[in-house]
Amino acid sequence: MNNSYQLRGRLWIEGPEGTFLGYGRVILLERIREHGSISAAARSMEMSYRHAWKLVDSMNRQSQQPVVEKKTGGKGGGGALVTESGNLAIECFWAAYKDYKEFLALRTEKLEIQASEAYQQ
Amino acid sequence: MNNSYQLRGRLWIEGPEGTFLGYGRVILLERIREHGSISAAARSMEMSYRHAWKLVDSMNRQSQQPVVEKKTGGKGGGGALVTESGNLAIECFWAAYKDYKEFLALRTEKLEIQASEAYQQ
DNA sequence: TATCGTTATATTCTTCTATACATTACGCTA
DNA sequence: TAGCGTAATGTATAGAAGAATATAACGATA
Repeated sequence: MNNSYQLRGRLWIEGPEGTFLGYGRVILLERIREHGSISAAARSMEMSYRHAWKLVDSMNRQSQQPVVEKKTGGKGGGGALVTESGNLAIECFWAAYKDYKEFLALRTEKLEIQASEAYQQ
Repeated sequence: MNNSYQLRGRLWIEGPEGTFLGYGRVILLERIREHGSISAAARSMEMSYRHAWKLVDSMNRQSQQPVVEKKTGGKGGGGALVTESGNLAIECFWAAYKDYKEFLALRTEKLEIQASEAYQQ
């Protein structure tokens, strides 16, 4: 049945201080893994360094093992790398996210209301 | 396995203009049904009348049949009531919401990461 | 020792959302 | 016809989140 409504949602993994992992945070981790630094990762996704740093700090505080190891100063000024624990966290989130997307798609098919005709094509 | 992490999320029904129904909107509809006016409903949930009115307007615009019928002036100054279409929308949302909560709870059990020991009890 | 790009951190500016406030329109009722 | 509480609508205000800006600390390297 043609229906212009659909279920949407946001998903995150809640930790002791609030959000531990969400879509944006996981993308950030992947960019850090790719670029080798928080600042390059932030630039690549047009996020302020300040914000990126805070997110990484929040994730590290809430994880048994740090998800990102940082090095200040030295060759290249320093840098950051995603730990094994961080890689597992990324994997864990995407696995849940995949199931989540699937749930939303399937459940959308079961919606029993119709949007305004003004918007129907 | 003891795990202080859990999946959380937000759910809404997306319409042609963005959000059609969400948790707050459905509560608002129920309050309107209960109190018989937008203003009383807004007061009861400490929401500004302006905001409540806009939400109702947004829902009505996106629905084939209005979800709320409004009466201006007259006995008691007027009022608002939830239509049959509105009642169906409420029901539809809660049904999806229930499945959603169930999904999150079940999927949380399958999470394979652990929060920081600092937070474990 | 000077340089470099990074991490780390404080402060200010923007932007968005919702509230607060104010005013008009409305229509039944006394 | 005046009063009532609502719908309807515009404008101003407040708070929060994030961006923008600025500066210091760091440590390998030339």
